[in-house]
Amino acid sequence: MATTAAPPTPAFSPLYQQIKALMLRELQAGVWRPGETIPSETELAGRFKVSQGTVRKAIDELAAENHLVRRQGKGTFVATHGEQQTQFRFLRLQPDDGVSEGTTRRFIDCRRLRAPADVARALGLRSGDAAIQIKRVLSLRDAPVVFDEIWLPAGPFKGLTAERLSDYRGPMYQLFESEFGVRMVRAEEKIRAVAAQGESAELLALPEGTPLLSVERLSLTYGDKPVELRRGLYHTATHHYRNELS
Amino acid sequence: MATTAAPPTPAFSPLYQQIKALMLRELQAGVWRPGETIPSETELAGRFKVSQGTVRKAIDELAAENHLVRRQGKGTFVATHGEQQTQFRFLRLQPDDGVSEGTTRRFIDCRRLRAPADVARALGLRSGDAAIQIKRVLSLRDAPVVFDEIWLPAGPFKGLTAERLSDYRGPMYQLFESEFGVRMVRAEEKIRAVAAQGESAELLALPEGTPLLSVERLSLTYGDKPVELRRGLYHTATHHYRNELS
DNA sequence: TAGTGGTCTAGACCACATC
DNA sequence: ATGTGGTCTAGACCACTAA
Repeated sequence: MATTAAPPTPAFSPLYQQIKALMLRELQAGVWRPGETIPSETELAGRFKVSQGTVRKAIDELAAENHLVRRQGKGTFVATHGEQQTQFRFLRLQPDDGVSEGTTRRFIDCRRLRAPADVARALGLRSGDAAIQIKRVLSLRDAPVVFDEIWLPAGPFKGLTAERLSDYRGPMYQLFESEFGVRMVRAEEKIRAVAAQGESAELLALPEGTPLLSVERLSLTYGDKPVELRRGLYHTATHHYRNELS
Repeated sequence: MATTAAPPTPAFSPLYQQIKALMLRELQAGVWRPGETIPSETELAGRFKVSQGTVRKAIDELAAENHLVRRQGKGTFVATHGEQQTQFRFLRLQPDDGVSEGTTRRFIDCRRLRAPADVARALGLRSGDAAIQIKRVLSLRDAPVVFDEIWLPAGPFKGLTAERLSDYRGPMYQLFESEFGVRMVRAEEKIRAVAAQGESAELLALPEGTPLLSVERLSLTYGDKPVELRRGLYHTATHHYRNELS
């Protein structure tokens, strides 16, 4: 029997999904900027020629994906990494007892380099393209706990210097948003246990061989485009990485 | 001015939240059992004397929280740990390359003991209450990769033996559902890096001092009641713990 | 063909924030 | 008082599944 391959489904797409895609374009294009409000539901309904309920469902999903934040009576806002709630949204390390206190950052290094092959692959660059490498140490109770090596594509982050990093008050991702228009939407982490050695042992003031948590984070912006590779080493004697499963 | 403390908000609760609470009760009471379908939206609407849309919103949230699974054209089902999709929903370890292959389990031990103080505290037992301790090793490519020590309250799991564990085909959490009526709804994990030693080094066939991922999982059932404390040690030379941030 | 969930609409009303 | 998001309803119609 000659069966012709059925077309891969004529792609039925609900109206609210189309609206959602249009709204994502506004976000990606920077028309709606982090922290600002977007037009009201009724206005969007008029603009897109659909009912308010349909706009509402689109916004519901965008809010569930952390793109937008609803605030009753005030409006719907573009999510940002600068808010209190989401201050360290991506940092899952926390002290074994109570809540974290004074976090201090110390930038060790910030230089422009050719991206090594593995970094280039992760960031979707061509091998040899320019990239920015940042090294820093986070201390959580006057004791160094995190050593991060951060790689960024040089293009979108042109002009990033050690000074701007250390001068900036607030989360690094907020600086990326406001100064470079790059918003981290989500991230994937690969976690391992490794032994401290060389630079990491020295900067965290630990004997070589101390077990450390290795956290490799790939951060993505709109359209799942990778824009940051972060290799963190966490000392977990008095802190732990917290995760929720559901 | 004598200001009397305002009552802490008279607890306004939307209708759909009340419906949701009622439905959660059915789930908790075991009236609706894992894998089965629940009544259709229209029937529930009639039963609760609300519109279908209101029932729908309640189900939406229960589905988002992994209590229910919708299947268009078929019905709405109580979520279970036995399905293909959610086979190892709570195991985040995966091989560095492709997808996992043959997973083999080996049960080392299963005994009834008095719960140590820390275990009792985590499980909400009184110190000295009976608990079941299980030890097992997971091998992922013929190589041992995970060593688990599992603690369960003896009450709900009365009659659990090493035989029933090794004889059962399928995920352990499915056995807990079908044989003991205990469904894990969500879990919290605390992750650290530690050094292999003694029993763990031996069972994972590693030299002492090898860095291992320590994953302490507290699993909760309905009403956030803790029902399992699991201490896992993962060898992460060829595997990693994967996490999504958003 | 009948039953289920999924989409879309239009309108009424409530809760919250601001002026 | 006004505008925003949040709830609730009733009804029409679509997409999927199974008998």
